[in-house]
Amino acid sequence: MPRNPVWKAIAKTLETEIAERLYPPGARLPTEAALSDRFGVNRHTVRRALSDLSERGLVRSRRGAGVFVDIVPTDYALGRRVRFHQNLRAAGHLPEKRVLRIETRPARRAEAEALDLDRESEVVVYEGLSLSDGIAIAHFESVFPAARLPGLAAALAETASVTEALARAGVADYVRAETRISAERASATQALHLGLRDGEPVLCTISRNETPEGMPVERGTTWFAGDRVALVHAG
Amino acid sequence: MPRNPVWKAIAKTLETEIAERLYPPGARLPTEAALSDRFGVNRHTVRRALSDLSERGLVRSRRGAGVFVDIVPTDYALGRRVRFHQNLRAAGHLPEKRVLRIETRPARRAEAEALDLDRESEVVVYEGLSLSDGIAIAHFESVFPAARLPGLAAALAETASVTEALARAGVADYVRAETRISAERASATQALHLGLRDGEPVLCTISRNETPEGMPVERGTTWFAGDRVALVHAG
DNA sequence: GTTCATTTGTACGTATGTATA
DNA sequence: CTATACATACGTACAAATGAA
Repeated sequence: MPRNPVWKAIAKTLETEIAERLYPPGARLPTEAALSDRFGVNRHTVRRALSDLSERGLVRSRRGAGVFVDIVPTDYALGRRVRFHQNLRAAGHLPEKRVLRIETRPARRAEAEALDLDRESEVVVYEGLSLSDGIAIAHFESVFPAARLPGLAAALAETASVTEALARAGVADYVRAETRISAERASATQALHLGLRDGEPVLCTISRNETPEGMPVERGTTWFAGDRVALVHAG
Repeated sequence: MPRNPVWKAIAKTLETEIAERLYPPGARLPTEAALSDRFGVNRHTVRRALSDLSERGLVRSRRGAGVFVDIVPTDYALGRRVRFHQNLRAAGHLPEKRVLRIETRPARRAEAEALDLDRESEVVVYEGLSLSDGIAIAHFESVFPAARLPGLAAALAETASVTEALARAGVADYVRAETRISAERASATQALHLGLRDGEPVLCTISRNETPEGMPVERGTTWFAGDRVALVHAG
């Protein structure tokens, strides 16, 4: 068996086709038998892929009727394809990034776990501020698996764009695998960076980004100024 | 085949045993082979049950090692089909609701807009607390379009369950259309209800629920105790 | 460090039940 | 009523990760 399960590749293909409106919302997918033929696999392998899409809310199956597209994965604040600057630009604001720190150090426990690394492995750390119209609205720290992404640190220093830097390190595309959201009090450092009073609430999100094939490429923590940002989740 | 799938019965049995701490958090479940023997079914039927538990976050499997009861804090899955109590129960906690207020009054501006109502229309207001293992973790206020849901107020008073009350008012199914998430400081009232110190951070979510046909049926605002809950978004 | 039994993951195959159109 | 399509359940085989000998 391949390292990357066949069912995952099928799920990814179908997801793309749904996103591209080949199967628009409400449409019926080809039958399991037809999909088995198309991908040259057993029906149960297709079912595994459909089950994955169903779990994630993309499709819904009705016994005897078929499998139907439930929602469409689009770009929104909290979604599978989050690109921070794109969102702000879409909202008519001027996005900007300020780099605070780029360094390489051993992975911490939670980071190693999220990135599927050994404890000894090194990570590239990228800390900075996101501004909108000149006002700081978020403070972020991203860690990347250094070994898997040669030249990333240099690329980050040059471009400041995560997407662009990852592209230069060989990662053409990535998607958000999970996001955790909680509320915290701003630490003294954050309060300083975000121009908040001490103890004001911040939105803390911890997210994991992966390649379409499932290799973790980033674990990002972002602290949003609670009163300047609202995350929106469609669906 | 029976109307009630075997795998569901097995999942239910295991869920109960986990909730009763026969398998405490962190413990390893019997192997798939052992469970097959115990329930007298094929290994794949056991796997279907375990997959269900895994989906709901009760267990996590490690290839080569076994299936382990997940040590979950109260993670709240943020998805298209959110049912608050189901989530807590899935995490092995005892969910409970306390009704603070049920009343009917004219819609406010934001409510009317979200529910697609005239300003003069009336809404049913349902305010209460959600508890987990006896500890308040959220304070909520839901408003419903009164005219569209005859008998809802009475049903809410009886069952306290939104899903059940909506079912009695003729809404068999509903999905979350949108969620807005922000961080705030707890008001004095919320601090009291949630047992927080004044000014502690709370996660505020505003969501709109619709029927599958797109008719708005609920606008809910929930304030979570920031340190007791983390919202999780898969995908 | 290597080997090896154990355990979960993937994939295919077959049969039958049940809801839908 | 019938054909179609998804759901359940059994089975076999091998891959891949784990952990202990």
